[in-house]
Amino acid sequence: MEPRSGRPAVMADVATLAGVSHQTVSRVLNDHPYVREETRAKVLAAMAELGYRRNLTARALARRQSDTIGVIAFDTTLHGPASTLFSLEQAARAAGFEVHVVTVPDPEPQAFADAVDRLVAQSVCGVVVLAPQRAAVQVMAGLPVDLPAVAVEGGAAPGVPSVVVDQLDGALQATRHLIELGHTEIAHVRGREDWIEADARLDGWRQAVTAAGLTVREPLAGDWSARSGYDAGLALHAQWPEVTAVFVANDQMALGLIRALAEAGIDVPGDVSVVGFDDIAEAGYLRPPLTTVHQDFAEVGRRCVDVMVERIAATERWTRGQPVVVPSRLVVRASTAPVRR
Amino acid sequence: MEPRSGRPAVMADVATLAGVSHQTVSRVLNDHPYVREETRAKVLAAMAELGYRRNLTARALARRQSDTIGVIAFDTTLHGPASTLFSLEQAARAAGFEVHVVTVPDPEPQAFADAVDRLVAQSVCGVVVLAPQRAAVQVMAGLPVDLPAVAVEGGAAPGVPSVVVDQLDGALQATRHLIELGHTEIAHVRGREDWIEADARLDGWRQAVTAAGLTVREPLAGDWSARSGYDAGLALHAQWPEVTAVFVANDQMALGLIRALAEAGIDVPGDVSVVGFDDIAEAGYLRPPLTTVHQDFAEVGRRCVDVMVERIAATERWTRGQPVVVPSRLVVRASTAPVRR
DNA sequence: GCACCCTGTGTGAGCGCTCACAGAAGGTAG
DNA sequence: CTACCTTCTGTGAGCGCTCACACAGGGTGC
Repeated sequence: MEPRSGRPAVMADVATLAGVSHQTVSRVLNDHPYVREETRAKVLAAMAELGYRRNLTARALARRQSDTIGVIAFDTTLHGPASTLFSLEQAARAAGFEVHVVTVPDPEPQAFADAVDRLVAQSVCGVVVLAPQRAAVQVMAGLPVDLPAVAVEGGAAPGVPSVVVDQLDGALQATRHLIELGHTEIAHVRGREDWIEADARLDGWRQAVTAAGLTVREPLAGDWSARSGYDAGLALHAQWPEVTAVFVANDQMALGLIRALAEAGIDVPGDVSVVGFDDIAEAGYLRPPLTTVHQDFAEVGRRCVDVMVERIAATERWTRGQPVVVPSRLVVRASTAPVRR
Repeated sequence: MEPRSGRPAVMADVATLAGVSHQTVSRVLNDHPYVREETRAKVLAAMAELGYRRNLTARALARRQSDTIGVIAFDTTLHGPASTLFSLEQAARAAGFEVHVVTVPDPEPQAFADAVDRLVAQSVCGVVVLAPQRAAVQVMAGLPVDLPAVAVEGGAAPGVPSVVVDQLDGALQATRHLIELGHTEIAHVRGREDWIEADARLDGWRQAVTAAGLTVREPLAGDWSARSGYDAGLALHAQWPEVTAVFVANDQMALGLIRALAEAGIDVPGDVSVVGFDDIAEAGYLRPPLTTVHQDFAEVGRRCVDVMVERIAATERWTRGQPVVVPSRLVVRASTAPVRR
């Protein structure tokens, strides 16, 4: 089946068997229009007979381009990045690209730089940075200028397009929902210090609270983990017993906070209403089912590929400043209720 | 800084600048022992000056090997696969390998075959199959014979080494824990039908229950989702009110089940004890904190790379039948309690 | 008749690297 | 002195593909 004694067949083998030149084989492979139907059939038959597989490494070398999108991600264990990555990969494949993911264990500039180096060495034709931290912004700025890049949830580095979920609007919706329920003492548990999303959610909460003329309290610290939400719940109970509603920057923390309140004998939503953010798969099955802000990560992944493909095709540098914004949506479940008089 | 007018520097440029041959540059790059220290320094200086980056595509073509490990995964959104992948990637990098992940949206044989094709086309030097479904076993069997492969949580295909978490033992520990608490009516909510892990956990439960001489009920159906756990909780309440303990095949379902029981006025662990599996990050902060079986996915990822590196280095085919087993560990929290008399 | 296009095919030269080999310089052994 | 090993360096030929180009044959226009 394979002429060169065991070694996989290459283009030259196919060409010989089909009685054409290697270039014609290449044309068939690349759907070049100027190939006679008869010739194409012969080549295809030869390929099938030899079990030929195109060597993408050689192709990438010759073309000096690999049809691969590089992705730099921070913690792919988290719900958001994992979901985005998942849909991004499918979308990229549909668009004819491979995806090469590099995870960076710690958000240090040096580690990011190494990741970029590794991707460049692989001749990726574009880089998606899926690292929603401040530190990532610097990296974007340090990217080779001729390498198409897209930031996801990242800060807008000059010259780099971005795809973001409308965090601010999500936070506004969440907080307004609490205000509409009559709450006047609304606390916030924020996300990790160095995360851009944490700031956007904080801002949304602050804007809504300010607009309603309510007290803007110092936000409680959090690091996205359930444990930090639990700690925040404890702190909340101790410091501000008058608070009747909390907007928590993600669902994991919300769940920890609810647990802390429950231990203190405070009922959610009876005594305190809680809104989360992310709409993790379990949100609807927690006790109580969590009112939260849904983020369409699948859409983020898809849009990301759209933008990247556009960037790769474009010849001029990207100059427009508008990020692609994916809307977020408040999902009202049972962790929020009208304020108790 | 770059001599060839804008184009990135290549090995020949470095060689010229350093006044040596391209081969000497290659030797420096590959840490060949026979290079004079002085020469090495000259080459290194030239590289730094030109901002040289080695082209891995060309290297892969010449070596006919890419130092890349391919991974075929099913749903990287799930906790287990995501965690495994994360640590696998770090471990692979530490061992000098790149990782190329291909996700397969549906567990169809054809899709798996395509994934393998894509990885082979990339000249990966090994494939890790991270698809714990039955369907994956067939794929393993269909892999090119000379391509090193490692199965994770997969069925043992002949000739393919595997790394698994000790699911059976975890299930045994969980069920015995319930038995030791005095429970005699112990139900099980199983995982997805086509998943190997679901069967292993089911077996563990069945063995423990049988060994204790207790009733082996028909396991309740589940698909890993919180929703299916909720449904199972409803069914449990309706069908078997006498049940006082449930071993649920994962934490998401456990949480859904607890919610269903709570709605029916059944207290966990007061009336019914519940044990989950996975030990997701939130497990300790649910209401009640979930007793569950911890799986060390990070270790799985690491061991996976170990085995793969060994396979790649080995010349003969792998014949031993013993999988690498990563132990699991029961974490007792507050969702289990002695049976109520 | 020549010029020109469109279609279909082949030729050769790379892409940037590694491999196998050759060879030079110096040391030690017989 | 020749032989031979060790250390260090250079030469040339690929790896399997695509690119730029050449060219053959046929149709159309004038």
